[in-house]
Amino acid sequence: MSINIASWNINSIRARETSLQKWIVESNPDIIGLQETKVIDDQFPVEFFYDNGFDVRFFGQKSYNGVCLAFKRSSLIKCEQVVRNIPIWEDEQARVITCCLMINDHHRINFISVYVPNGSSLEDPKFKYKLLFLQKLTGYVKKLLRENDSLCMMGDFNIAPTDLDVFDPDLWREKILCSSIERQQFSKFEELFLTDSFRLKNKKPNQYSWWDYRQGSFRKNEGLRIDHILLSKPLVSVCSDVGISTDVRKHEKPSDHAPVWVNLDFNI
DNA sequence: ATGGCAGAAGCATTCTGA
Repeated sequence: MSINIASWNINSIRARETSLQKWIVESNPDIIGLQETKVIDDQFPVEFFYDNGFDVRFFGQKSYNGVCLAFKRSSLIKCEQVVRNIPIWEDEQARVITCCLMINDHHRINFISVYVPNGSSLEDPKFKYKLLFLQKLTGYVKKLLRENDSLCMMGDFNIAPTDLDVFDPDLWREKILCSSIERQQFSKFEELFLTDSFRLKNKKPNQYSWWDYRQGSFRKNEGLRIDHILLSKPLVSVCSDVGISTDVRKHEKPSDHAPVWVNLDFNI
């Protein structure tokens, strides 16, 4: 069986329902991680997901942040556990949700949807929070991997891993999203054998997942690749294809991010 | 030094994002 997994910073789920529906119909994902839902849990559009054939688990807050994981309502996918936030660490911001999904009664996989803080600039106090967040996240996934070596962490990491992921590396040199210190933190995931799935299959330049709303950035393809799907070893071995749904950025009233996706092909 | 989009909150304008 083949499953399609997609991650998208939607920049407000309530403002994006038309674009979300169009994308779901066109790309038919099985498992979806969204970030920046920007809605409190009481107002989360559960019915929208139900009407489109999905079950959903969410973790939001007022105005900012917010994440969710949606999965096709099917006998093939069962949600066994949900964890909101990074356990023990009392973060006030809603940026992480984990679902342990059992697929086809055979594959138990931890899925994480994460919205890493932007950090603003290297001098800003928010940058310290970004680094702390990344350290806590690393510790958390390390613990999860000890319990279950099947893990898929997807989301807006707000880090462009290499200069190949930046439209103008000199302009962005040691700037927020591209600094060495952030890239070092990103490599900590790779040390845990979590792989940037996109680069398994696509080594080309000019592959981006975010473009600024201003200055006609999308038209000029002046973007950054900051949204990622990280796969642990057992999932890397079944990853058959990857991509970025750039067309979604062309929608009317688009998010400034495009969805990123992977296909996993299991024998059973 | 830079904030020209866009969304939320809430009703004019500020905060935040990347």
